[in-house]
Amino acid sequence: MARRGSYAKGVAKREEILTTALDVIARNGYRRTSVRELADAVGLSQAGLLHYFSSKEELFQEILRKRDEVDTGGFVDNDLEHPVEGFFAVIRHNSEVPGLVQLYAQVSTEACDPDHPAHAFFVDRYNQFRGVFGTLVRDEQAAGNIDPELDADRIANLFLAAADGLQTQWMLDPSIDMADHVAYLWQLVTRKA
Amino acid sequence: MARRGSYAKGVAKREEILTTALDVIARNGYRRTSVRELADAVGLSQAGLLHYFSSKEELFQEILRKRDEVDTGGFVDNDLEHPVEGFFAVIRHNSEVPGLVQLYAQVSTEACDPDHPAHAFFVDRYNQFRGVFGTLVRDEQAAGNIDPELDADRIANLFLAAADGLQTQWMLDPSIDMADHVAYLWQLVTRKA
DNA sequence: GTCTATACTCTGATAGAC
DNA sequence: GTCTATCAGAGTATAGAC
Repeated sequence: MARRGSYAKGVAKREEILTTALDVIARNGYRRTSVRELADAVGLSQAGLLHYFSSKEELFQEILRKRDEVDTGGFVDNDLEHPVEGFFAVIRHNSEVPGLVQLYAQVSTEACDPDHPAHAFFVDRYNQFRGVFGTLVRDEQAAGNIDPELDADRIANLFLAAADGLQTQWMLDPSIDMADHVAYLWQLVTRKA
Repeated sequence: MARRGSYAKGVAKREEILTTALDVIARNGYRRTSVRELADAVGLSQAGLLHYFSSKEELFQEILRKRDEVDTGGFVDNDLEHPVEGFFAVIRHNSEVPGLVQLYAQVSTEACDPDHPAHAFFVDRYNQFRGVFGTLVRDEQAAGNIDPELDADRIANLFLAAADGLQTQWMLDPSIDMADHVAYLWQLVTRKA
């Protein structure tokens, strides 16, 4: 797909920037990470880094896209007996990387503003997750594990909401066990009525 | 409690600043609101406004404290047959003031950083809400409306998390009905096992 | 006690040289 | 593709008028 060596190098450099950024932010948190620092970490000037991205906001959007890529590759694709376990695994993993949780929370919140450059990205991301989780619930209903009377879409939205909200609570008080709470919600949903 | 007239004036001015700020932010959203603009809105210079607060962060913390004050006074204190209705009422009201939802989401997320000046404020706020909601659940258990086998504390945390997470989803897609979803979660919890 | 004016630092953005 | 230089805007700090 690469048309020239220079193009391929550009792509490789972009990847390097994103991977390094995930690393730096995982260590330092989002709040203390400016574009200049990320530039230093890959040996570029601030302007040099922004050559690859149109703005700070697009840069961070791409960092999060890369993170999703890593997470889905590592935790969700496995052949699991219960697909919801992949969801729990991501959440369990999140408590190992507080800086990235902070990054996600911060950027997704900023992107709620319709004028934010990453707004469409997050709208789309949530729609995808709603679809995937809705299907997951319907499958469990078909398998007889969840009451078929329950509303799969509302349950899917509630799970995503709970996962997001628990991140806030966990960041404020790390003794809150995110995965435990989400699993408890799953238990509430799967119990026989 | 005021020791002198001037002191009372200072308190009144602080109140005016907070009330006006809530107004401006409700209209313009958080992202577009700088300290300078809030200062203009009350006829002060930026430094003049920050005379009343030690920093931008403390200012916004106090704005949110004021908002909690207004909300609990207006929606929760009423003598309700089902106390959870007060909770629903606040959520329903929130969808009338998107700018304030944005403000809350943004500042509470920033305050997740342990170094943020408002960190302790939010830790405390969440602990209070967890306590109140936990009691609410236990009361319903005692009244026979919720299965006494369920874990009241985890349910309380899940409700707060869902409410927070639904704000994100609603901001990204206003067709999501926050109050409807929280009421559905309540329905899940109150159904007989 | 209240407030203005000013200056300082840091951020992200951008133009233009190489 | 990358740097240097520079910019505008943000928040912060302080000296001093009233």
